[in-house]
Amino acid sequence: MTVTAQKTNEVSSIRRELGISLPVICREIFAAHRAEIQVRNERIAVANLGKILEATLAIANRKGFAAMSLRELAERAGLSLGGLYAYIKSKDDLAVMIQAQVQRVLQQAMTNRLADIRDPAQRLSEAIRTHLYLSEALLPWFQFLYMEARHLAPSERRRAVALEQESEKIFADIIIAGQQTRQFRDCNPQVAAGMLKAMLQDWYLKHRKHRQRGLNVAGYATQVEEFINRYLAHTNS
Amino acid sequence: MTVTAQKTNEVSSIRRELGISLPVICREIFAAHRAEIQVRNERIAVANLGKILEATLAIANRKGFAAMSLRELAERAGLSLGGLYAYIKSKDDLAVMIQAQVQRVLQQAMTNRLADIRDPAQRLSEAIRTHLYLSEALLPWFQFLYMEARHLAPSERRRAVALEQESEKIFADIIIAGQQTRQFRDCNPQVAAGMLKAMLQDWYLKHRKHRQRGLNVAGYATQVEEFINRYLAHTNS
DNA sequence: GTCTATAGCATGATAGAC
DNA sequence: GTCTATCATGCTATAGAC
Repeated sequence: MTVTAQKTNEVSSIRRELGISLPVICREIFAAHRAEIQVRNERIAVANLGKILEATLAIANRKGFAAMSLRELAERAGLSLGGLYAYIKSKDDLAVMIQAQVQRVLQQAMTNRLADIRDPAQRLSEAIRTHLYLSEALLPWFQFLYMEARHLAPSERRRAVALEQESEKIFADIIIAGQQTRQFRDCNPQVAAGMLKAMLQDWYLKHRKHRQRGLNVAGYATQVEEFINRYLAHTNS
Repeated sequence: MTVTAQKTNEVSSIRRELGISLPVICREIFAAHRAEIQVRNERIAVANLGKILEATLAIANRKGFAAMSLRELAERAGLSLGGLYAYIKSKDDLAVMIQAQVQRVLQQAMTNRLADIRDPAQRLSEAIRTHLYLSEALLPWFQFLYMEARHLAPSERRRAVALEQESEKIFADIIIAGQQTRQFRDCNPQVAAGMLKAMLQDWYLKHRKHRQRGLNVAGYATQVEEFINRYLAHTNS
């Protein structure tokens, strides 16, 4: 009970702090894509964008973006097929919208929340928790980004790969800093960061499995931290 | 040089020992699907199945199975569209063929290679290496299984989920056995097995990344083992 | 055993009424 | 701002010649 409450609080604290709610996200998307979106009234546009994006994520995460027809999408979003095209330039454009937005949010959150922390061990903990809570708060968005990235146009895919590398580099740099202060033992920081990312991504890729086992984000975060801390700890033998 | 040679040898040793080569796999698939395949001549059928499956994996792993057209597949496999249908009942049937085969091979390999090993630490090492070398030897097959499993029909997807759980249970059981002999410290074996699987799957899901860093299967196996061994080792403080 | 030709249909996208 | 109606295209799957 306490754990659940704490978890909910931590996630919703991230939500509040970073402005992660469907209306806010849609307002940003509306601002970023004003040129292509034909609807001028912001209230209406944001409301419909919300329905469209929610429906896209739900359908695409179940059967895949390629297998989702725009008719099915329009129906679920409560619009006609023609009406849908007032909000998107093309089907591919829709995928790019989502991808760009979740990338932007992730990058900004990591930067903001690590800004004031100096100690490597604390930075590592904060980076792990930010990544996990963010993926929990934006679960379908993260799942979409991971599963559909390879089906994007080459230029967009390169951006996705670059962000992925950048995000891994954040972890590697923290580990290197901790090795320089001798808080962490000597080992390959890239490998450690790679393993860490694999565990972080497992949270949202196998979300159902973890929840069925009664594990919540806070509990998983603790486990990941214990894993990486034991790996980075000095051997006393 | 030595490492590369060793890696190649271990993978090709797995290949030989388990009969993992395209002709052998296609012969098994031919036997399992004789009812649906209209071509009676085994030599011809196996040869063409090989081209079809190779092309399917190549195209589907690049752009997704749903986005692959059977025209493109037939062309790449060197058959006409009509000719292709002598080998498959439908497009979905093709995905099931691949899925069932890689599941069968994985399950059999794990069972065989762990049969004669008693010591939990050795069993864990062997299970890790078998999984990794198998995914290396059958790289596009594993990638296909992971990425396309959710797009299968409900009944087939349940089978995929069940096998995934079963494979994780193998690791969890080994860890439990090691805890009973006091070789491993006390901790949640399910969580440990889950983290382990996340690292194992990362090898084939991010294969390009790892290879670009100059890491090969043998090296990655060593890293994974070090990770899990440090996690399972008794704390001496 | 493999081909060409085609049926039958669903899709992404657009035009124009309201 | 949203709709209905429609175009053009590409798809899976099959029929029948060779």
